[in-house]
Amino acid sequence: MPNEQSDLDRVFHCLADPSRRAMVARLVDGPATVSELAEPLTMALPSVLQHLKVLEDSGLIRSEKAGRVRTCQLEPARLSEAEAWLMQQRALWEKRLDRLGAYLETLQAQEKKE
Amino acid sequence: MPNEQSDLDRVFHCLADPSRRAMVARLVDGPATVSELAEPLTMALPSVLQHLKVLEDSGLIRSEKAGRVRTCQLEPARLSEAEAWLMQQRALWEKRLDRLGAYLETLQAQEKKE
DNA sequence: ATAAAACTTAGCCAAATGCCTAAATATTCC
DNA sequence: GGAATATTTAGGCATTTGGCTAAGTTTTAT
Repeated sequence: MPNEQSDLDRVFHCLADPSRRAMVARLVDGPATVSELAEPLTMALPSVLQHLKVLEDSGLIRSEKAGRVRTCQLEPARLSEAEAWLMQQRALWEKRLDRLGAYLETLQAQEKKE
Repeated sequence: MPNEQSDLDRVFHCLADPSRRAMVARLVDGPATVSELAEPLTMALPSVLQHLKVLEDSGLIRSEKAGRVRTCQLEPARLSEAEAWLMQQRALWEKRLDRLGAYLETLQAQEKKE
């Protein structure tokens, strides 16, 4: 039983690191090379490569090498999956609040009758 | 220099674990005790407590003890922060695609002229 | 006054993370 | 061909994570 891990686990794990979030945010503006992604980060290149691997494994980004340059780009579908999970929780939460509100109103209405 | 970590880091870290996501999902339906949160999870209580601590530290949930029972509830604001980050990235991404689309149309228009 | 219930704390441990330096590798430029 | 560029691999290391068992503690029930 090898470390089973869902896509959602991996995506949220990616987003939990500020350097990786910065890389994602950079790629939202368009493709970038490894060096370009590394430039604003205060760490050695091999460390950036590790983050890159985590990001690729999660499916959040994809990259291709042309000559000696690797170019990375965002795979927005995975971002959407994470967003969808959050949206669903909020939707359910709001539904519950609505039910609760309706219930409280019923109580009030009954109070007046009595 | 103590492990500086942003709220967003902590929230996404919470969501990266399936047990913690399950706990959040459960609390979306309304408050629950520690045992209730633990019941569907296949792990010992102390492990659940650790997850609970991580969740509370992130601000995603809040809990209070009455007698011997601790009751937990969701703090939806933090969920929204995470959702907001994702929404913003998507908004920027779509903006970029629009710009790109407009640019490509311009190119096509010029081709016809020449 | 005991016992049961519902956490809590303490302490242990294996694996995963995140960062580094040094040494390759592969391309492109001169 | 030889140097510069752009990664990439290898290996090391401290910390964090996520799980466990065993032993408390605090309330509540009998």
